[in-house]
Parts: sequence; structure tokens; C-alpha cells
Amino acid sequence: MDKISQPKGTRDFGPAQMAKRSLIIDSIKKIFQRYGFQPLETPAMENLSTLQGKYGDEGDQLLFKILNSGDFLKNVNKQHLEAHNWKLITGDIAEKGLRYDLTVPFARYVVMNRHEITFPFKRYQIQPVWRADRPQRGRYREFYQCDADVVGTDSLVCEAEIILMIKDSFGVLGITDYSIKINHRGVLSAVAELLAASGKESSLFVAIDKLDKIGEEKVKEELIERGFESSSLPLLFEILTFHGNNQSKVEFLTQKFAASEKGKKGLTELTQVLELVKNFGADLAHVEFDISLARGLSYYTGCIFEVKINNVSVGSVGGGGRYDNLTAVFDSKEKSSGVGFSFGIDRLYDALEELNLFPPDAAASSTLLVAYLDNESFSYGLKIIRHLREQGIACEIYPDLTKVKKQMEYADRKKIPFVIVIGSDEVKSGLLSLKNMKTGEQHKLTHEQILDIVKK
RNA sequence: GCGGGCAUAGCUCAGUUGGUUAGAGCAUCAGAUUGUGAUUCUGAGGGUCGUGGGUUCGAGUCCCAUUGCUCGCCCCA
Repeated sequence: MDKISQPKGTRDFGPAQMAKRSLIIDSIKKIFQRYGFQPLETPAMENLSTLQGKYGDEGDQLLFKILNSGDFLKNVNKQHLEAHNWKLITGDIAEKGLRYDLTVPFARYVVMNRHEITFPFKRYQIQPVWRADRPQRGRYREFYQCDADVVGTDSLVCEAEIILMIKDSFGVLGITDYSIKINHRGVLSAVAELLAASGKESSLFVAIDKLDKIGEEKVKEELIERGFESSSLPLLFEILTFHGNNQSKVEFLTQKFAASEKGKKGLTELTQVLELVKNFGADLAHVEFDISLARGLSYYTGCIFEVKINNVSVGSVGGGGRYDNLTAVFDSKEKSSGVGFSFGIDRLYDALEELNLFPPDAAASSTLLVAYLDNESFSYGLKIIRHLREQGIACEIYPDLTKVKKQMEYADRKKIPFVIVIGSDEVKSGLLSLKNMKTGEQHKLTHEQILDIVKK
């Protein structure tokens, strides 16, 4: 027999995992709502034209494409076929793809519905996304993102609120050792200007983003491989490895960026964001201006964020930033600035598991099982069940007439804390045997007494 | 796309320089206990040793190929 399995990089979530996942999702959802964000869902699939070209060449490779229905060979261009050009053939046989993130579908939604939307529009969205990536630890082909974006305002209050929402979320989830890294595209651009590397910005950013992961020497090697002059590196690393608090970093860079409008603007905005967080009455613990934070996605134009939990093996659990032109890719007249942030639910889950932060009773189950000995007590039990459910008690009756042992085993495995055993005695007297599965105690009680105990 | 590791019962794994009928724990099922779980005891079922080929008197073990999984690299939540 062939082994059955899910596609690799995808997972089932059983009841125990769902309980924990719901805990994360419900907590974050509540916080997003508290900040005025409204829910949105978009389809799993989008037109490929919506998705392609938004994530760079690498991103396009990672899009899952959906084969056209029916005779998908109908529209294949013969020249593409003869030339064996699979990339062009892909375009002929697939016109839809699975969403790669939630931000681009959101931008599409905004452009399509701009006349109905009240701006600034704040939406949150918790849905799976798909990447045709090679699965690894903490990296899945199907995973959930939990996005909150604001579109239609340049106000830096949004950035400040993102920081606050991250802090609130981690507070609720019990995560204490983490850092919110913040940087600004303008700062990165100014660095590129200083190196006279304006044409190779993204190449530069990808390399320096690895600084804390692979170290200074490796980054130097990579930069030289990517064609950067070794004479320009000392200045770069003087900037990247500057130590100090957020304020001294800003001061240091202000000198360096004296000639760069982009750089000065970036520093001003960063400073304002941090000020706003303080004006909210929150502290700046965990918030760190990190000059080497770059992030891959090309559409960011302002502040960028990344969140890491310390001492876990999962990598970053969230990221985001401001994008001025995302909606413009769908309509050049549309120039809404947006800023957003995304938690990776799956990585948060892995981190909480690693840190042992899930409460032990996360898995929800019935609080009571009715076990019975014969058909007469079964009928009696059905009425009890109905009564208890009306009182809001989650309870169930074992569906088949079988040994009490079996019914007890069932309750034990499902971690149901109470069992009522009904036999002819109970039916006659109306006093029911209530067993506490934790202590093993069992007493004959009236319906009201049982309700009192079980309701607690 | 590139590199490393692994593949034996449902699961986690042991299996000696190659040697008779491939083992353990957990899980499952039954019984001890026909009105009581978790704990205890007894028993049972469960294997194409990933697949194909080769070496050998003999292969779970050695060689080659292949597939699957997995950990890294690129990139990313």
C-alpha cells in the first residue's frame, strides 16, 4: 500500500493543535480590533496577473500556479512549446495562482472598492498563504499570516500603533524576551548613496540583512562577490556596526547623512515614530533601531519592521513596513500610502511551544459524559443531556450501548472531567452517580447538586 | 536550483567483522474485573527491513541505482 500523506510543507491541525492555534489567533484578533481594524477575507486564488511581478523574480518562482480547467493545451503557443520554454508555457496554461501573501490581495481589494471604502482604511486579515518553497524547519508551503494594514494615510501614528500592537500581542501571549527591530528605507537608501551603489540597492540590502545571522566577514565576502568595491566596505561597516542606543544611532547617522535628503527624512520619521510611542504613554523596551535590517520585499518605501523572539530557533515571527505605491501597480492614478504588519502564526506557534508558554489545559473538551448500562438508562440519559446543554454545559452521551469500562476509557482519553453513570438504581431513585475523573470520587447526587458542581 | 543525513511493526528506535525463525518500548485489541477510566498483571495481533539490481554458500547489515523524508544553502513568515 502506498503511504498516504499530505503534500510536503503542509500540515493537519488536530484538536490539540487547533486549541493552541485558536488561542494565538483569537488573542491577536482581539488586539487588532481594539486598534480599530476590521476583518477582511479574500479568495485563496488570485489572477496570476495580480500576483506576478510584485515579489521580485524569486517571488514569481515561488508562486503556486493553478492549471486551467478543461483542455488547458488549447491556448499553448506552439513556438513556446517547440522552444521548450516552460516559463512562457506556464503563462499559457495557468491564469490563476494561490496567494503569496495578504498584502497584495488587500491592495487589489482597495483599488477595486475605493469608492465604498472609508479612508483611512484599517483592515486585518488572517488567512493561509502559499509558497512553492522548499520546506525546512519553521518554513512551510502553506502557512497562516495575520496581517493588519492601514491604507490612505501617511501618518506615522500608524507605525507607532503597529509597535504597540506587537507589544500588546506578546504581552497577552506571555512572550517577554523579544525585539522589535525598526529601520527605514530612506536610511538604507542613504547608505547606498554613500557607497555610490544606487543601482544595486536590493543586492546590497539582501547582503547586509544577513549581518546578524552570518557575521561581518561573510557579509563582506558576499558583497565583494556581488561586485561591491572593497574600498567602500570600511565605511559601510562603520555604519552597520555602530553600537549605541536608538538616539545615539540617529545622531551618528545624521552626521553621515548630511548630504542625503532621503537619509535625513528617514531619520526624522524614525525619531517621530519612537516619540509617538512615548506619547501614547508606552515605553520603548524591546524597540531597537537596527541599521542592518533590510527585508527582501521590494515594495517598502518607509519604515520597516521585523520581530524576533530571542532564544528560539524559528527566525522572525513577523514583519512589515510602509509602502507608498502598492496600489499604484494596479492603477497608476491610485496613490494610497499604506503601512502594514504581519505575524506568522505558525512560527509564533512553534516559538510558544519551544518556550513552553501554552497553558496546559488549552485543548477544549466536554465537561461531562453520560455513561449508561441499558436502553432504559440511555433514554433517561438523553433527557439529562438535553437539560445540561440548556444550562450551557458542554456534554455528551456515549453513542453506543457498551460496557461502562469502555465509556470511562472514552471520557479519560478525551479528558472529560466528569462522568454521570446511569443504571436502573439511578433511574428509580433519580439520584445520579457523578464521578470526578481527576480524584476518582463518586457520589449519588440530585440534578441540582450536579449542575452546581459542573458549572464551576 | 545546490549540498549533507536518514529509511527496520501504527509511532520511537535497537539489531554485534554478513550467519538459523528480525527484537524492545509505546500504541492497539482481548482478558484478570458482566456497574467504573488513568495505575497493575496476563495474553494476542501486527514486518515485502523504502524500491530495484549486484557481491556472497548466506544480505536488515556490503556495493550501485532509484524514490521518499529530513537538515542546511539561495530566498523568506
